[in-house]
Amino acid sequence: MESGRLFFDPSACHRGSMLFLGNCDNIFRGGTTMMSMEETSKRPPFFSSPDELLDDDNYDEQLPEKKRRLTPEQVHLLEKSFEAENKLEPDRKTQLAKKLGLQPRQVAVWFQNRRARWKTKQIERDYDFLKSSYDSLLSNCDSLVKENEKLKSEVVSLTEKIQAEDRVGAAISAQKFDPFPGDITHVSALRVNVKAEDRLSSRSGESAVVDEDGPQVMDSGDSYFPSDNYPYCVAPVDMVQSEEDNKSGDGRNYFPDHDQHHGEEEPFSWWMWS
DNA sequence: TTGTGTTTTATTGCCTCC
DNA sequence: GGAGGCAATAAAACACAA
Repeated sequence: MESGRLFFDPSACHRGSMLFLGNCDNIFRGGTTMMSMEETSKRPPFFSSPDELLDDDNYDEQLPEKKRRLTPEQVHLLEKSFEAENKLEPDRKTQLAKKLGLQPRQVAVWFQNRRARWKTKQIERDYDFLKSSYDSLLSNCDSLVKENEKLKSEVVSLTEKIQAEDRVGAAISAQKFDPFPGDITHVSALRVNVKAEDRLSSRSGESAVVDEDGPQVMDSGDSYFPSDNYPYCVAPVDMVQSEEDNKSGDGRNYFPDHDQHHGEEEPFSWWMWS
């Protein structure tokens, strides 16, 4: 069976030339007898050396019919070599092949497959790393969103408190202020003031009885509204009431000049309501 | 024992580099 | 154009549950 010997010549085990195991197997099958699986299982996993392979005594019994797994020792050495360097220079390939009793082509194929396995594992590792990073970021984001919601609702409740205090302050100021001393319209203005005070008094549990000296007290001059600029300043008191009725107000002060008067900016920003 | 899924070994075709 | 690498794939070997 000379063809078998030629087949295992390393120079013939070249890419593009006769393929040394798969096609070799076919050659052997076609040229000689087909071996049974039982016979195959009796054989060692692979030749331990090229010399052994070409040994006439072993030849008939060790025809490489099918794929053989490498021995644990061979795999161990290949793994060690791969750890040192995952690429295979021609010299190293030849040396390894000699040492392991394999064809250089087998060593090359093993390294190629090993690189493919390493790449697959690397992709898995990268995926795991990215996934854990993503999960961590996601949980951080969730807690930040909750924190943001909490702070927003805090801002809303504090803003409402401030508005309520502003309204009370404005109502008290309006009650103390009499823009029409001696005027005929003073009567109606006074009636509105009575309404406002009545409401405030009933809130605080005080007496709702109107002091007829009220207007005189308001003349003390402790007012936000100089009478020259606000000759008919009865509206704010009514607006206080409408503001209370209208819970959907925009939260702004009804006395635009009031804020300007104190040189303050708007107490809260538009973004709070967006 | 057998069916099935996984791993390992090997091939093929294409691509790049020198 | 040859050598070598890689992706895709085939097929044998192996592991394991039913």
